[in-house]
Amino acid sequence: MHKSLYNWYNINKRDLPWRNTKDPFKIWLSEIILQQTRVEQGLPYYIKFTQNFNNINEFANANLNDILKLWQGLGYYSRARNMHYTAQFIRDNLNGVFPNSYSELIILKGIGPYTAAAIASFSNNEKKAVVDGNVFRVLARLTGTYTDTNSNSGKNEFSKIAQDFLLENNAAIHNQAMMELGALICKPLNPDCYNCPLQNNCFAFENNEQKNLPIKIKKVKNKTRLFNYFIFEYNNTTYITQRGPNDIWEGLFEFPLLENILFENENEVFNYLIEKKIFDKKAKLNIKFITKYKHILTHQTLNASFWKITCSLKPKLAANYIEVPISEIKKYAVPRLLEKLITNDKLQHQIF
DNA sequence: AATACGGGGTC
DNA sequence: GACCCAGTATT
Repeated sequence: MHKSLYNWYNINKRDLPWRNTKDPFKIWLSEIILQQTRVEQGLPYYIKFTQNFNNINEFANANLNDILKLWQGLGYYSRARNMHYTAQFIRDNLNGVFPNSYSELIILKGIGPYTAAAIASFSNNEKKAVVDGNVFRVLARLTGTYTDTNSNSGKNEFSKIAQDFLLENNAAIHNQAMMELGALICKPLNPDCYNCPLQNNCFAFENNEQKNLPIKIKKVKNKTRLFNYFIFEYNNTTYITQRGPNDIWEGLFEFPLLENILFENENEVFNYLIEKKIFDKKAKLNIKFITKYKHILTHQTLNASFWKITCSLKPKLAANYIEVPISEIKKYAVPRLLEKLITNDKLQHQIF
């Protein structure tokens, strides 16, 4: 059974750049990028990061804001912050040598059981089985395990099954093959069982249970938020701030944001700005509604309206806002929602 | 044990 | 709209 899996892998594997290196730094880059991220989406980021950083020390010496800018659009931004933290930890405490054993990797920030096993096996052939979404699916179907893969006990059970299934001294190939099988053959919907090297040993195929495995108890919890972004223009400058912790997009920049107020028209925005003493009563403002976007995240839906406020007086904003030339906004890491706005060709003349 | 954390692709 | 992706940290 294992032999046919490895044969299948050798013939059918995709040619992915992180498979051509044993450098734990590059493997780390790829594995963090690919957390909860499809290969096609992560690939251009991997290329970009490996072009910018040759080793862990270069990464550690970079500015976090520059790393976030490279990460822009990929989501789960804590990954980038944790990578920077870990790179500096390795530079300062591990002599700049990237560890390649599971026990040393698992203690690093941003590296959990999956990533530690991946780096240790790919770079050092350590006998640690990876358990990601693909492996959950392959093993649940193969063995007929109906445990909820989202539960703690389920994770433990599957990680034991995965480790037991890793027999020989070929962890690197084995782990890659298991994930590739899940990605190319044993897909969530419409698995390609007739081309599967494990077909003859598969519980789900035998019992036509592919649709019922793996078990994932879903938890949906979605909230809706109402955003207003104010794009001020004063003397060819605008105002942005960096988002803080305990909310989405930590570390990314954005225009002044007002949440939970619905403005029906420009006049209501004007009254609000006067009332909050952003401007005094005599101020001459040109307020224009630009557009609204619905932006969908996994756990929340954002309804964002954008207002352009051209003013002849400086708006009185909190000290955490920085003044930047309006043309330099593109140097800052911003959420995808704002990137979509400022790169919208049709809206350029209204924004800038 | 449950929840927060992005963005994009697929059906 | 539901599901899910080379998961981890926090509560």
